Amino acid sequence: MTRAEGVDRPDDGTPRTPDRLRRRASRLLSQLTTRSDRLINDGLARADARKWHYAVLASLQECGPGSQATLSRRSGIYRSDLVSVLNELAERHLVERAPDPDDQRRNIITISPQGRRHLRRLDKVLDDLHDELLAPLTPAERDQFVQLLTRLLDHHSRTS
Amino acid sequence: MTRAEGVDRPDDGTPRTPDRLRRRASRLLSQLTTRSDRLINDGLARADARKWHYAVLASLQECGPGSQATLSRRSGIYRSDLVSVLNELAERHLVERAPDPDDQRRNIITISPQGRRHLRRLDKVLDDLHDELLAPLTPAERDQFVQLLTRLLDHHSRTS
DNA sequence: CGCATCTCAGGTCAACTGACATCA
DNA sequence: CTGATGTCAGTTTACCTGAGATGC
Repeated sequence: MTRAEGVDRPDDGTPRTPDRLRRRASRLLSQLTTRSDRLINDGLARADARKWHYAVLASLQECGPGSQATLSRRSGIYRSDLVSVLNELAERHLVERAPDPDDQRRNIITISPQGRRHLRRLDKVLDDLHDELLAPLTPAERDQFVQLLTRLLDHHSRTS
Repeated sequence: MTRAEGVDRPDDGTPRTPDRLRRRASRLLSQLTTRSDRLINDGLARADARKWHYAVLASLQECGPGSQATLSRRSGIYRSDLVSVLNELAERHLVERAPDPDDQRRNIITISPQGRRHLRRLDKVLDDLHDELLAPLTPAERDQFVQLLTRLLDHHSRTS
């Protein structure tokens, strides 16, 4: 559907560089992200998970337990959306949600041993999926790609 | 209009940044694309346009007139969504929609002189927006970034 | 009081699907 | 008949807002 195929006729003498549609970074980004998201979502679905599950579990594993508001800040998920994600995770006993004794408003979310095991599985799944996503790039190019993305994202995170 | 911040800022005692989470290319891609889309959409809105407008006009200019189905293939827009985009463009007299005498099912879409003028304006707008999007990168890095994206997208376009 | 937290009930938008009438 | 085309209606999913209830 994104194929540029069956070009009916060449352009009729316009001075602009052809292919501008295909070369716009914003367009490449959004098209690639569409494919990437689909790849990742499908892959995680096969492992009975969603990307938010991974984000929450990884954040818990790396930064330790926290309130839902803290988790929201760390993972970038809206507080309102986080509720249902945590419901799903708690249902599967991957996290535990306990009231904070020091602040009755908060819940403290903790990753469970099963959660850690599940996270390890998801990490493996994601490694494979990223291998597929970045297949045409050499290891060095993958690093550079990640580095370029990081710099761009950092820049636009600070200036917003 | 784009400042949302429903997600709270990280300045309470949160430990250091999680690496797994931040380094995943898929995650970087989707986060950067969110910002990029917002930048582009807001910028185009200020010029009374949407990105589909640009895609259609640019495709018409570069590949010549075509039926809606052809346009859909060239621009990646679903043919069902194309209808309303063309309605908007025709309303503003940027394109003309005429029945194809050789095939009564089809419409032939042609870009108008006003459309060409509008496209030239949009191209300028997009140049500026991309300058903002890619601001932290040197010209050489921008080229490489576009090249990496293109290779990845090509790979995943062919294998799907 | 103002402010944070959790929750729910939405609202918008883009991507996507299905169906239908028309015609090649 | 099969199959392409233009159109419309509808689903799904992220992302985002707002407000209410509780507690600091």
